Amino acid sequence: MVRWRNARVPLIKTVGQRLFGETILGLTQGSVSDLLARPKPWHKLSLKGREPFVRMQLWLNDPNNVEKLMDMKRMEKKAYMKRRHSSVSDSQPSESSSVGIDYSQGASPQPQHQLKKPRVVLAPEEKEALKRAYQQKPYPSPKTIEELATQLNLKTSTVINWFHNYRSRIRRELFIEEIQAGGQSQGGTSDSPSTRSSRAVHSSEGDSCDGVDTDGPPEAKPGSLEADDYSNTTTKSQGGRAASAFEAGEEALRDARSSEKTETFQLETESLEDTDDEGRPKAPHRCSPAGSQHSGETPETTPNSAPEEDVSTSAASASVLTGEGSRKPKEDGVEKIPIVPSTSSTPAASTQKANSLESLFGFPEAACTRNTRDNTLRKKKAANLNSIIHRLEKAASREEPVEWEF
DNA sequence: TTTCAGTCAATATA
DNA sequence: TATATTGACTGAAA
Repeated sequence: MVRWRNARVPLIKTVGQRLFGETILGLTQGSVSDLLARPKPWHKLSLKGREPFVRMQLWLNDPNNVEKLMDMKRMEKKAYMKRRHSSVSDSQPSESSSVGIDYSQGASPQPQHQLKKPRVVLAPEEKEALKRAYQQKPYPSPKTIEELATQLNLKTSTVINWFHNYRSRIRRELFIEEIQAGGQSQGGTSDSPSTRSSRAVHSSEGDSCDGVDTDGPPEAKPGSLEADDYSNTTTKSQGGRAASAFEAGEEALRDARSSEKTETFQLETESLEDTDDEGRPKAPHRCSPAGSQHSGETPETTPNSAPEEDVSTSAASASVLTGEGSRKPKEDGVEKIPIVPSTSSTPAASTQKANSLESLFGFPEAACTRNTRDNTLRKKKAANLNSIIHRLEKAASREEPVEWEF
């Protein structure tokens, strides 16, 4: 694992992803972890993606906050110790043996919402099969999906989700790889970005996505637009290391602290239309949809172009299964081996946390007059955010261009 | 309608 | 326990 992890972010490391995420960023631990492990260049982040960083910056603007958070951490720890102690000491020998959970003092009734369905866990064989299918067809047609689902005994929605997730995760992995490689080797293989991308996506993903970390697979080519793009718009890090917005945030903190209190990021609705500073593409960069992914940007680009209706469709799904040695039973095409540990589940409606911008920026609740005002409001918000971001970048780049890699 | 980015939250792993 | 992984979901854009 070569990626930089929160080890690079001392503050988070000390405080912990959970606490930091929940209290400062409004994100869950998993999200923070993900963010840390797979940083994206600033200019590639959508407005929403930038939000956590902006929050962090705002939060960091008050030096006391760090202290407060540390205190919070300490208190949490204390509380935890206390709980442990008490549960250990007065635990009635008998049933208290149910160690795992501290019901002990959790007076909270724990509503036991057993409505939740178990999470689907795909078996390795299933993943393998899906990967094979992906390699043949990153954008399978509904029919293919259907077939895959049937063959693997999964819900089609599971298959669809898997493809979505896989695509986007692969994309991120590759992006990181490219950055890393980009920084290292200028020369390099003659692989053209585009070529590579298609290949990479197909071959490397196996490793990259499932936790099998590829350690910077060599492949990434500097020439790729991605990389280019990256180095251009971001302050190039000489090492080619992929720094994260988090890191930048911390830099910014230092910066903010030392250099100016003045650079407060208050939100005025100053328009900043859609241009970032130096003409950076500020609008959320979206990878163009399937066919049009410009710029060898994301690797899977290539596959995209694959004609949806491809003939191989069934062939694809069929062959997918062939590779697996372990899974015998399905042979007949009828037999669906229930090995599938997966259990479909309906999503427990995830409580979408109230959106930050609102709370963060405290927009006039009047905004309620939705519809008509919605757009303007949204624009305002965007403008505000942009403005903040803009300043953030400025402030940050001022002193440590090298580190500031948004 | 489909894809994507971003996220949640359950679960796995260190 | 803290962190990493990953299936599922939401909302926006095309």
